[in-house]
Amino acid sequence: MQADKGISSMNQKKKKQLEARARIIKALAHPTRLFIVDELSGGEQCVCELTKMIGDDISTVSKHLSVLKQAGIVEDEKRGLQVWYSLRVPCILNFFGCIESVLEANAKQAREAVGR
Amino acid sequence: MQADKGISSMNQKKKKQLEARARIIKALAHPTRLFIVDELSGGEQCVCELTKMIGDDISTVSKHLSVLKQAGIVEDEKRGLQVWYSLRVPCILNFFGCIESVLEANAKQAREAVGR
DNA sequence: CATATATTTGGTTATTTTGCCAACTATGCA
DNA sequence: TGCATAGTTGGCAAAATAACCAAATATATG
Repeated sequence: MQADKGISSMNQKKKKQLEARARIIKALAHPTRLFIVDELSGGEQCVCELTKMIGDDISTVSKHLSVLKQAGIVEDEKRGLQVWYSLRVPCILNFFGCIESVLEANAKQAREAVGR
Repeated sequence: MQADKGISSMNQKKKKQLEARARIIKALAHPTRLFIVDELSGGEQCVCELTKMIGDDISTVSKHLSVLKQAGIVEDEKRGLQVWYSLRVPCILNFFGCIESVLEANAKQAREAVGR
């Protein structure tokens, strides 16, 4: 028994829960995908438009969108030739407030480390 | 000009900001590290105790802690033989509320997809 | 039907991340 | 001083990611 690695003494349920959370957070953990989420906070966008803004190959953008969709962060709808993406769970945005305060704390500490 | 890849038309400042955010989110994007953050929300812990709970090699746990520290999410303090870690920016916890609602939305959709 | 546009998918290579072991550092204590 | 305990660091192999190109799909239109 206990062939698994990590967090091994924990009950299986809590372990699954942590893995599920990590999958979603991982989906957000890329600059391009953060850009997309930020952009979609202003309303839906089609892949072509996002691709123009991002500047990567469209296949790369499409794969980023697929990661976000897979995680349940965005949803898509095909209309004619285009596919439109939108945020599925907008609270994702609050999220950034805290990230920002980590960054501020880091910056503050960096200033203090230099002497001011 | 514009040798960079991705989000290429964006101004440099916004780009840096997205990268900084992604770095922090990436630090959270692992089940073990989520476990640690969750654990530290109840107060500081030493590496030895976290290691017992997690069940990985202590060097593995130490590296996870180092990732979190590097990102500015936790801080450490050596006391005698032990090193105690604590959350540096507790708002990180709010964070999880939204992750949870993504998971719930996913689960709901999965149920509906099955026909109920 | 043939063609053009929008997007996804498959395949490949390069890079990053994980996790373990071994070696090293730091601290406390006999 | 010598030994034990707690943690970090270096090194390595395996696994996961990322980005590009080419090929495949799907839809609209002449």
